[in-house]
Amino acid sequence: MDIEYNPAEIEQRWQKIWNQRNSYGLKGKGEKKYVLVMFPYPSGRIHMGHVRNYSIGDALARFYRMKGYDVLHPIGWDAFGLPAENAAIEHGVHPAKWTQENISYMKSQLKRLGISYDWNREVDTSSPSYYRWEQLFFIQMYQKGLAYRKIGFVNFCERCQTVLANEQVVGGGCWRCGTPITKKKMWGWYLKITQYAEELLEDLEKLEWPERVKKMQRDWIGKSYGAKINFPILESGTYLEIFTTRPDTVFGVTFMVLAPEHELVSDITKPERKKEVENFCEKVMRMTKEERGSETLGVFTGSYALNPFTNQKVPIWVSNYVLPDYGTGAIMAVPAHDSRDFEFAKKYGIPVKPVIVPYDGEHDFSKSAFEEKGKLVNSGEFSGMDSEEAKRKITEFAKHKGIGDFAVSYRLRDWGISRQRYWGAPIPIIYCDKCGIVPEKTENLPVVLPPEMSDMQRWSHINCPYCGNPARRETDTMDTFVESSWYFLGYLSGDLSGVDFSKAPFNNELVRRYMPVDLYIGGIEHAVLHLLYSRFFTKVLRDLGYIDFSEPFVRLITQGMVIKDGAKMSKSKGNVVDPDDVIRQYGADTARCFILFAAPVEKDLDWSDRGVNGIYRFLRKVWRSFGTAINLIKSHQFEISQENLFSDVSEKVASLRKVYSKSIVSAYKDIEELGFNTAIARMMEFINYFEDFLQNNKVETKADADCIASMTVGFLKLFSIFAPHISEELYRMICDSSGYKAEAPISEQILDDYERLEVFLQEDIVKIPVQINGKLRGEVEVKKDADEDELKKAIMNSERISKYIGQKPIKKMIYVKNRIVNIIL
RNA sequence: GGGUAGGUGGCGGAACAGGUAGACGCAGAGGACUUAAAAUCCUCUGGAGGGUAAUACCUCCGUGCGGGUUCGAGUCCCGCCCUACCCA
Repeated sequence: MDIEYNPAEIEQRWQKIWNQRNSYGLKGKGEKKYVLVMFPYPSGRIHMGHVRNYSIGDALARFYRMKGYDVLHPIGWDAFGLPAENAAIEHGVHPAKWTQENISYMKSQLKRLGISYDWNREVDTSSPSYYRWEQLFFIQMYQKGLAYRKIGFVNFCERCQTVLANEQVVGGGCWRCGTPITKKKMWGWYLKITQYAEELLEDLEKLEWPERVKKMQRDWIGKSYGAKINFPILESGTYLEIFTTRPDTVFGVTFMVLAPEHELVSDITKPERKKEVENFCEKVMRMTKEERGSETLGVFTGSYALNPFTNQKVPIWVSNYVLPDYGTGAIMAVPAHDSRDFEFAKKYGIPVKPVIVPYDGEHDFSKSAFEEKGKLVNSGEFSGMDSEEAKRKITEFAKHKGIGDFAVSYRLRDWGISRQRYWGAPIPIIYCDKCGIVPEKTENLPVVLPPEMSDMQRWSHINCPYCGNPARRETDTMDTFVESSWYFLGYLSGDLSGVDFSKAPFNNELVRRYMPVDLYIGGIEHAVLHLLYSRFFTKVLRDLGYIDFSEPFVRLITQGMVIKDGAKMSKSKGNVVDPDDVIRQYGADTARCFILFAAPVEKDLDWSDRGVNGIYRFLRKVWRSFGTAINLIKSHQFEISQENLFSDVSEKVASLRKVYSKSIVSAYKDIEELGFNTAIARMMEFINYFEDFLQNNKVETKADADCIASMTVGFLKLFSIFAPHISEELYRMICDSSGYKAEAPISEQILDDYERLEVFLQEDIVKIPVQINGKLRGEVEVKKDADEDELKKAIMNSERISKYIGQKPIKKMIYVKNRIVNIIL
């Protein structure tokens, strides 16, 4: 056999065979494994980040499938989103057309990669049959008070002309385009994620997720313990409610600060200060998040509050450094014990009143705030107490007097889902003069988008489904993160043969069988956004009675980025490598193996064209050596079976078998721990030795031929996890050259029981490195499990080692059996 | 400023649980095959020094820096520096 390795031809052929045989469909029986990769946005082309994501997912899916699991490995399209609309504006293509064209091209790219997806389960979130159910969920959430409408200050991206949720503001800019965010007062729809804050926080404990992702979510939820205290506002009859984590400092309050967005600002501002305050608030609200954080500014409202603990009158200010979203949007300012309050007080000449002093030593309150815990002073009856004790006592006191209580505050805000966009799922709400704000009748779902973007206004005018009078539809669409919050359930609609949304969002039986997702693989960039929303949605669907579990993703694997020349691949940097080019030049197997070999899963991967070539060389070496092997064994009428590995073979083949066992067993173990890079390295080791063996040996007995054949097949099975096409082809060639008839493609078979090979790794003679005073001086060979005396004898017999010992007495000998010895003189 | 991950040859990266640092690959050098090239194969490749006709071989240093624990530290502890990411 000396056919050239031709990836283009064999890859296409095997992809067709898998497809025809439905090799990757659901079995519906046996132990299940749900292996999920984050579905792509159909931007136009697959990039290397996708290839990495899907190669990792596929390696795992194939591994578990070949271990006998019933593996669900689906793919779909996160098909709504802004770029489609931009394309429509720029090129005059309808977003739907643009999206569908992209999907069909990207699908062809994915197919060329030979990922083992069940293509019968493909999901497109922009199809009305999908978002129909999302609209139903929305209505049910609305009815339970989990979806509501409010007016408020929202993050607005001028460039995208739409509102963003807090999570979508990254470093003060829009998560998509980076444009600095401004604040805008608008009506919008919100999902009450805050109602689940505590559960979202607590359930993190149960998840096998990277610690840093859990940490990010914990921080995002931002639970803090403290107190709420009411400060009466003088001459107004009302009071200001504040949240503080430091009630122990309450005697040190010298002023109050409101966020410009605070609802009381206009009420309490004195007429003579009105103009100044209004100008200030307007200016701050127009600031981007970054500008807002850069310099602390403020204005005095003219009003005063009364510190209920000291009965002192303190001025109420408005400043940009108080955030409207945190706590109550108002603070008690204690410049002596908070650095930002301190900075503000210095700037505006407000007194600093120390009420806590260090346990030992002094603090210079003219230079900085003292933010640590300490001992209370100037705090009435609480003086002398420790900070921690005072926190409790002061809050209890406030509670007793009815002016405050213990309080927990979360940083998490409700999820604003209204987007002033066309290409999204319509929010199924109707504004009727007579009936008020009403949800669309569920039998009328889906509320389908107007055919053209310009039809929005006409489309929105309808007759109310309840009273028949003229009414108006909500024209906002839902945040696209809503679609991705339940797509993993959408894959489970229909039946075993494929998805079908005509009757239900998902098939309860399938959900019971396959959920939750066992392995979820994706980029770290979704650490808060998508992963938090999906967890929230899962809990909501549980409470709506759809499902009976609380967490969608048991184990999360975050892969690193693909970088080149030290930077993330991007058009602007001009360092993009197109997967199509790599596949065309080397084939999908090479692309996939390189990506898995070049770096451990969780680390960034440095793209190297030469490295790709190295992997290609390796694949050809596999091809070539297997061809040689076939030539050497085919005259022996060999048979393939793992049993053959254990029969009596010649010495040469036995030593080959030893190398095989060593490399394949460790490769197998590495795969279980996601060590794909080292697994491939182990397989390379075997091939290097194998080629050498083939060049220098003849195969003379059937037993040898059987053993070699069975090794090659055992190798190919494991290798097919990384390089499925070449493995299938070589397997077929091996089968064809014997009387053996393959019952199925290798991808549908069960892996060998590699651990049985460990019997070949038992050594009779072991090499023991010998250290003298901690320095390596050589090694000796002894029987396995040799005792100290035998070892000592061996060392003394070795001239090169014993010369270091000479006549000196051995003080101590540390001997770790079968591993190492250290002799102390 | 806080948190998290990390720092190992020219490069990507190995090293189970404290036990021969540098697996595997890339790049590089030399050689074989060839009219030639490609492809392929073989040998060498952490640094410094010594040694030999040449191989062989020998010594010392070496996992960001400084300490420590230990018979033994890339791995554990303390302090510091740097990089990346997240949060301010």
